[in-house]
Amino acid sequence: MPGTDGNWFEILHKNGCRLTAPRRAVVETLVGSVHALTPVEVYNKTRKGYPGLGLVSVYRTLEKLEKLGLVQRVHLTKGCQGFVKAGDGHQHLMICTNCGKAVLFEGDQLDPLFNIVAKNTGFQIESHWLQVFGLCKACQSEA
Amino acid sequence: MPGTDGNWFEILHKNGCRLTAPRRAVVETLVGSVHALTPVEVYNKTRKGYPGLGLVSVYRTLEKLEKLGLVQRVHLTKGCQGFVKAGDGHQHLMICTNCGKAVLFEGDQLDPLFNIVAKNTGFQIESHWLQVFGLCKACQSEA
DNA sequence: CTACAATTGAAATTCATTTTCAATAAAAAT
DNA sequence: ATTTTTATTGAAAATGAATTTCAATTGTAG
Repeated sequence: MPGTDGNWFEILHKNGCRLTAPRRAVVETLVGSVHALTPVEVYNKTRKGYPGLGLVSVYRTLEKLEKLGLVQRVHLTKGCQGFVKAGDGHQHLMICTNCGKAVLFEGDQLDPLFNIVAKNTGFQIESHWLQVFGLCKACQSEA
Repeated sequence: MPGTDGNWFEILHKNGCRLTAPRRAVVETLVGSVHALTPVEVYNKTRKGYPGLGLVSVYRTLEKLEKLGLVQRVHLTKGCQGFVKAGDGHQHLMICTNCGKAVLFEGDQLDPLFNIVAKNTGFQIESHWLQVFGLCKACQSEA
C-alpha cells in the first residue's frame, strides 16, 4: 500500500531505528508530499506541526530513509538536494519545473539503447539516471 | 574541429570576454581533459602550469563557459559540480564511476518514450537529462 | 522498572561557493 | 604609440549548507 506511512515506520523499526516523535513528524511530511523537497523545506513544513524539531534531525532522517530506499534524491538545475518518496523498483522521474511535483514512470524501453551505447563505448554499465523536466497540468493552467 | 581550443578563444572573444592568461590556462585544462572535473580539480590541474591562478577565476571562467555552452555540468551521486567539454547539439553522458571519464552519446531513440510519458502524466515536457554510469575500458582492465 | 544505546537539538565546525574591492591588464579609441 | 575604458584578476571577507560534537533525553528490550 504505497503512500501509507505505517509501512515506513515498520521498515524503520525493523532496521533498528527508534520511532521518536521528531522522526515520525519528518516521515509524515515526506509521505504526505508528492513534491521534491529540500532538507530546509522538509524542516519548515514539519515544524508547523512540531515546532521543536531541529534541522539536524531532518538531515539524519533523510539519510536513513535514503539508505532504506524510501526516499530518493532529485537533482535539479539549481540544487541537488531534493527528496521525494521512492517508487517500487527502478523508475524515472518527471519533475515540474514550477512546483516541484514529481511523478515516477517506468522506462524499460531504454535497455536497447544502453546495449548499443555499451557496445560502442566499451563501458560496462552499472546504472543510469533519467529525469524529465516540464510543467505539470496544474502549473500549465496557471499560465 | 572539436577538441581545439582556438575555437573556444574565438567564441569567448566574440562574446566580449577578454583573453587573459588565467582564463587561457583554465580553458586549456578543460579542452585537454576528457574527464569530469570539479572546480578544485580544474584549479589544481591548471596551477601546475600557472601557479598564480586564483580559485575564484576558475569559478568565474566555468560560469562563462557553461553559459556559452562550451562545458556542461555533470551530476554525480556524491557531488554535482563536475564539468566537461560539451558536445554538439543535445547529447547524453556516459561516465566512468572510477576515473570520471565522460563520453557523449546520441539518444534520439528516447523521443517516443517521452511522448508516452507526456500523454500519461499530462506534463508539458521542457527538457530531459540522461546520465549512464559504469566502468570505462581502462578501469575494467585494472580490476 | 531498569539499563542500555540510539536519538535529540544546540552550538561549534567544516567546507564550498559568492561577494567585495582595489589593483591590473586587455582591447578599443585616439 | 599612448591613452582611455572597463573586464578581469587574486586576496580576503562573507555567506550558507551540511557535518560533527556533546551532554541531555527518551525509545525499547529485558
